[in-house]
Amino acid sequence: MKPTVNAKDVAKLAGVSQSSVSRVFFDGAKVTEKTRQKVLAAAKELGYRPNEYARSLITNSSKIIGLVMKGVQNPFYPQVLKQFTTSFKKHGYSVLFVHTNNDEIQSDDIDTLLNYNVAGVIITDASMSMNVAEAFQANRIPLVFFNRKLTSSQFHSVCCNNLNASRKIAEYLAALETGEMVYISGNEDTSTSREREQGFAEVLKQRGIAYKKYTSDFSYNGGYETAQKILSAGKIPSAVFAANDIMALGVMDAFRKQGVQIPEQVKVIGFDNIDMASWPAYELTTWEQPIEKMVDETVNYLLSEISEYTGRARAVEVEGSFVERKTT
Amino acid sequence: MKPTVNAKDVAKLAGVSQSSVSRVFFDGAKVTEKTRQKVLAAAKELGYRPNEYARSLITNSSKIIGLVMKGVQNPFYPQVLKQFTTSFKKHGYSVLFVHTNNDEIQSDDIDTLLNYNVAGVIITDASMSMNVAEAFQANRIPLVFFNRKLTSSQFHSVCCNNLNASRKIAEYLAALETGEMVYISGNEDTSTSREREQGFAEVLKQRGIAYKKYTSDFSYNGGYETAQKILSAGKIPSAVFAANDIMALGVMDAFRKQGVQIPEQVKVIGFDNIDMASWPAYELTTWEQPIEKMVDETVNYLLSEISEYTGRARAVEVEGSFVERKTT
DNA sequence: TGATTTTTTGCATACGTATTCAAATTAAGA
DNA sequence: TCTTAATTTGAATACGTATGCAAAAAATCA
Repeated sequence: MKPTVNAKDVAKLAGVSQSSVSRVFFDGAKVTEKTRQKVLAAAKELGYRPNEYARSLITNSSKIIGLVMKGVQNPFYPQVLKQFTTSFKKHGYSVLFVHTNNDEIQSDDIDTLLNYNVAGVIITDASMSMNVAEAFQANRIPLVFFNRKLTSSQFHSVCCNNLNASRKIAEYLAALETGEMVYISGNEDTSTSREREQGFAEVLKQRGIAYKKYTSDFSYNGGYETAQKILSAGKIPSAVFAANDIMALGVMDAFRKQGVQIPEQVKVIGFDNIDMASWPAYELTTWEQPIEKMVDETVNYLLSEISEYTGRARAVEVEGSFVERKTT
Repeated sequence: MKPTVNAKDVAKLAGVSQSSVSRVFFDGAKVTEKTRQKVLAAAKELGYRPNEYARSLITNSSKIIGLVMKGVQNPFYPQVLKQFTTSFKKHGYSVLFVHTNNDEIQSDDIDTLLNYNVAGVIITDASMSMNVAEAFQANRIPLVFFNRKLTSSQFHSVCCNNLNASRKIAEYLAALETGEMVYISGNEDTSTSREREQGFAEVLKQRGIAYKKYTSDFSYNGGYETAQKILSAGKIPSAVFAANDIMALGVMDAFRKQGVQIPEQVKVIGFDNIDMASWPAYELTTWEQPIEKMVDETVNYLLSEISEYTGRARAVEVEGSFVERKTT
């Protein structure tokens, strides 16, 4: 009893050589229509499917994309995961999912990715020490930081245009209020958090509006606790800009619990436009990150680097859009 | 220039045979401590890592688990994904993530899993036609339905004890109210939805309490719209039991929008105990699904079937627990 | 120490595919 | 129809690892 049927078996049944079978199943190889039909018929009869491991071994390449993710609690990321998976499927790639608990990717995760000789790597919501990222470069494996940017510009990244977005948000708020505002950052070592503050601060300064910064962690509870701190500091700010939606929701709930009226007493703005932002319980004004465009950018870059590695890196910025709801 | 360093290179440097190198990196093989050290030193110097594809090819097995998922919008599932990934990592397995849009898994997704000769498969929040599931059995690939159960008992499944849970919920509600209640189902073809109704109906009937059933789809919007239908039907039910939390949240928001007081006018109960259920904006009474236990059960079953395939299938039921909050 | 058993090592081979190169077939040209 | 060019096919090989088997080494026993 032979469990797996291989190309040779198909070849025998079809009356051709193993090479021909291989050529039928390998895109871009030349075969006569006649033999193709014979092979396909035989393959179907035997239930043949090419062994992906033998393929990867001989071609020294794989059809697997490594996707590293941390914040599955933030609904933004499952959404991203879904889009990546469906998009790559269209192009014949599968997704190896790697979850990291730490901010920084563990070296054993890297090992996994290298052992599987992944065709490309996407890192979302996590950072990575420089020398680890260089390990991928050394192996000529294209790498994209998604929604994160490294200070060093030698790595490719795809983000929303945070600077522009936060400027627009500040301008919008400045047109409504002039009292002291609050910015709630996420984890301070993230580019997203820093950039969103930068644009916000820039415009407010220009308009002569003060703001106070609170540091949090991109989580609902973080937002909730920060809002409590804000209230216990005594003065209710005219507006709060949270670095992402999920924190903004926490902020709203904490304010409401204390009877603070939104938007009458304080305006709240988030970032991402996750599903929940549109829920009637929140109706959060926010900035929409164009996930689809960002994913497309990432996929296209990876595919082009996979087909021909250049190592050329760029910080891609995609424009998002303002979504006005009931919290402002 | 040779890009990849292989076992032979290491062997040469260490002054041993390729077989010995292989044995050092293969768990359960015998090597002297002395040669092990020599090999490890050489491997480190050269930056050697075993080629996973060659391994899989020769052993005709892989260290990959296929995880098929549909509802990434429901926060319950990202949580599940995270737990599976971390748990399998501990055991040396990686997760190939497959997202399916349809209720039923596509055959090309199956092909992907079979091409990669996955060591095991987990299917969450999606069903699968019988003959497809049989394809896995034919290849002796262990398969688990997670949080779903097929009518046919020839497949392994891991669920929360839905019957018991929904009975307890009904008893709890019956002790508080006697007016007509509502059950909101998810997609009707899911075992979870059916079982949760069954236990609920059983107890209510016994207590002489009427209930009306609305069919929805496990989504927030579905819950929201259903609540609107309930209200437009005229009479406010004494209690609503939604087949999952995310629908319950939609129900709450719809009720509130219409000024219906929870829990004074209507009580609401969900199922899952997702993070959001505990948010101050909701404080939803619900039933907690013990994700960790369910994941452990699944992982243990798969690992044991991987090490020795028996094909023996069972419908495992894990006990959850009632979480009382402010909506009842 | 010498004989015998146990353990470790190396050699050779197999896994299933892609691909080079020469042979064979087909197509084109006259 | 015959020659020549172009295309398709098949045979052989390589990818990097695990493993059966025999040889070598080490350990055990007397």
